[in-house]
Amino acid sequence: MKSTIQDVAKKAGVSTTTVSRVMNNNYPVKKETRIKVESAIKKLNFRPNILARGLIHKKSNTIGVIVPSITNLFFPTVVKAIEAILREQGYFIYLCNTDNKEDEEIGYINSLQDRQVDGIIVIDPQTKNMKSGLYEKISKEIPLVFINGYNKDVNCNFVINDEESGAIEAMRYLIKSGHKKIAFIRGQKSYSYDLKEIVYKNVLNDSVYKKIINIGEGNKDSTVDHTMEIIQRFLLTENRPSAFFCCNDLMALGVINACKKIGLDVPEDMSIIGFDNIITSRLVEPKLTTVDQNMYDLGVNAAKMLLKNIENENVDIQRKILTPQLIIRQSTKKIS
Amino acid sequence: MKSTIQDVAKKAGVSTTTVSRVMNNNYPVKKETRIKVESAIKKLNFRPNILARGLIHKKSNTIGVIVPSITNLFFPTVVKAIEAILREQGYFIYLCNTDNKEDEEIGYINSLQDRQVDGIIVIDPQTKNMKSGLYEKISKEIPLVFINGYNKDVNCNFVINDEESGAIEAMRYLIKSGHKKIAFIRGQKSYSYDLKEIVYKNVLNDSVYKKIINIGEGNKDSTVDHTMEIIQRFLLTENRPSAFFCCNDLMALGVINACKKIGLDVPEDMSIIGFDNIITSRLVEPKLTTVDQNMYDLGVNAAKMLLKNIENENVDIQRKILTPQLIIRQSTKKIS
DNA sequence: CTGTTAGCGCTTTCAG
DNA sequence: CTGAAAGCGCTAACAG
Repeated sequence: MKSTIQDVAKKAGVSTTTVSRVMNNNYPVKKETRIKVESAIKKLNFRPNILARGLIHKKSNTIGVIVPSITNLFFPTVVKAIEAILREQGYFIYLCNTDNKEDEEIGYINSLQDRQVDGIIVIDPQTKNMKSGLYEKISKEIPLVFINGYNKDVNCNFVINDEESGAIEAMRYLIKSGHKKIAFIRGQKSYSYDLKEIVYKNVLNDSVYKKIINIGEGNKDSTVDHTMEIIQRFLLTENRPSAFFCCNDLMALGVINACKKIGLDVPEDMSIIGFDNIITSRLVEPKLTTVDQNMYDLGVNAAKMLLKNIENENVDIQRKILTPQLIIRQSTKKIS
Repeated sequence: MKSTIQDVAKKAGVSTTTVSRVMNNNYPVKKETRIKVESAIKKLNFRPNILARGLIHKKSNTIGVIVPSITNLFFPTVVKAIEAILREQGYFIYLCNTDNKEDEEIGYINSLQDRQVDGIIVIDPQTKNMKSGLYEKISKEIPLVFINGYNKDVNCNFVINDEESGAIEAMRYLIKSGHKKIAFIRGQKSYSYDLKEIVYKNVLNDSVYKKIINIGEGNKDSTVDHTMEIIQRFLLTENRPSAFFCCNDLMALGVINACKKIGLDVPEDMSIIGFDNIITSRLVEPKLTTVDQNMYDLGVNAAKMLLKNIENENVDIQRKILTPQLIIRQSTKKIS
């Protein structure tokens, strides 16, 4: 049976108050008393109940982290960074996987509050929940930080990549490399995809060739294969592009595979740019040219921002913008 | 300010007990009273404090999940499975990332107990901690399930892949395919590597060619590149093998890349078998022949086993063994 | 059907 | 330096 502070007090012949003081070392205790108590603690193998402590302090030292999909190659790195920073400060994290479901996200937000978490980090929040104003309300009740996701005119704490600038850089690079026919690949409903699509259209402003392909679910293991199938069919059409700009690396991998399937060489016959710089992007051949999202930094900044919000009641809304960088590898090529 | 059950009771003009009963719906309450209470709850936007409830029930509805490295491609799938099963039953999970450090693992085990978790799942526990007898002691205090890892003569709950049989199948396949010179690649200190090494030696029993290469840290993002460097040098030696059996897919990917670097075609000039069947193994070209670990099933089984242990005080020690399967793809070839 | 009382395990005034 | 008492927010006998 687990021993409590009472057992220790009894055994040491002191009050529970004194035991508490020895543990927390926050009030003077006579040396001999301390020794008595410490020995009792050791004998009983006593460890304080953190939940009880939390009840009093109204602090759980727990943070909720909500991710759309933990099996996506993108998120584990972010989660790892968050965990590393928060653990240093004594926090544990609840991992919440929504499977990209809007309702699950809300469900988790509620449950996390019931569980008295000290703060919440939401990675890639669902646009619908963002627009509904739900999060603006909640962020007044509890420290809340978002990583990426829809943030236009939303009065919440954000750590975001300037995906727009990353997308512009990628598109300009393709154009500078001589590509006239660039196709765009996106998934369904996500602010990030919408944003890149706008960039695609703007940069291509006066171009005749425009081709937007929505491959549906864009953030799953299966996205690679699914993209491959769609693009394979697409590549057999008459007016084939010379380059693809993809909303993420999974899609880009799918395109690479599609090219291989029908005998197109990358980058000789086809240039491909991804987005995210997930691990796999440098494990495949050819190594993927892509836009780095600073996944680890994203997590570090979000964790620190949250910490600031927890420690300091009245911190202003913060917005940290990281600049993603184009990483030129081997899946793109200048053409004449 | 957050409202408590007392606020609700006052507003509704009843006792806190009644409010509790309405919430939990576990005792008869008069209809009108219920309505009064429910309206007060709504007005105050009241949500019960789960921590307080946990204090009474001595149940936190929280499970600790300890992983060596969340950024390893292997683990997110296991974690996802665990989360899915446990969430159905109302549990949340604390994600604990040890970075392969033995001390961190122990630190987490202690902290998790302080936080009154109802159970713990340890994925790939550190062999040292397993052998020290620490875990056998702890598993008497709290429901504990291990996924893989050292388990010889350890009296704890396990869900494991029969890695031995998987390794045997892989080795036999290579031999059956005509390979006489097979090299073995492993990382440092891990029961799983040791086990496969034994299989390697046994199956090769009377063979002249034996080559064991330890590439150090075997479970990190960097393992691929690191393996590549080592193997690249190795491949320039005189007596080159015709096939590699690798302890995991990351190493196998490294070997594939090494071959490419020095102009060896896979599988024409070199056959390669991995282990784990991580996502990336089917995203690369050539697709990797590997041994599937049933990562999701591993998680599902562990979660269910833990649940059984939590619900039922005196369940016997359980050991569930899954059989991994060789998946033949394109990185291996028969030779004459 | 409902309220009173005690208490989960710990911390924190407040006296002494 | 130490202890008694109150209480964090909630639930569970026990009466009524």
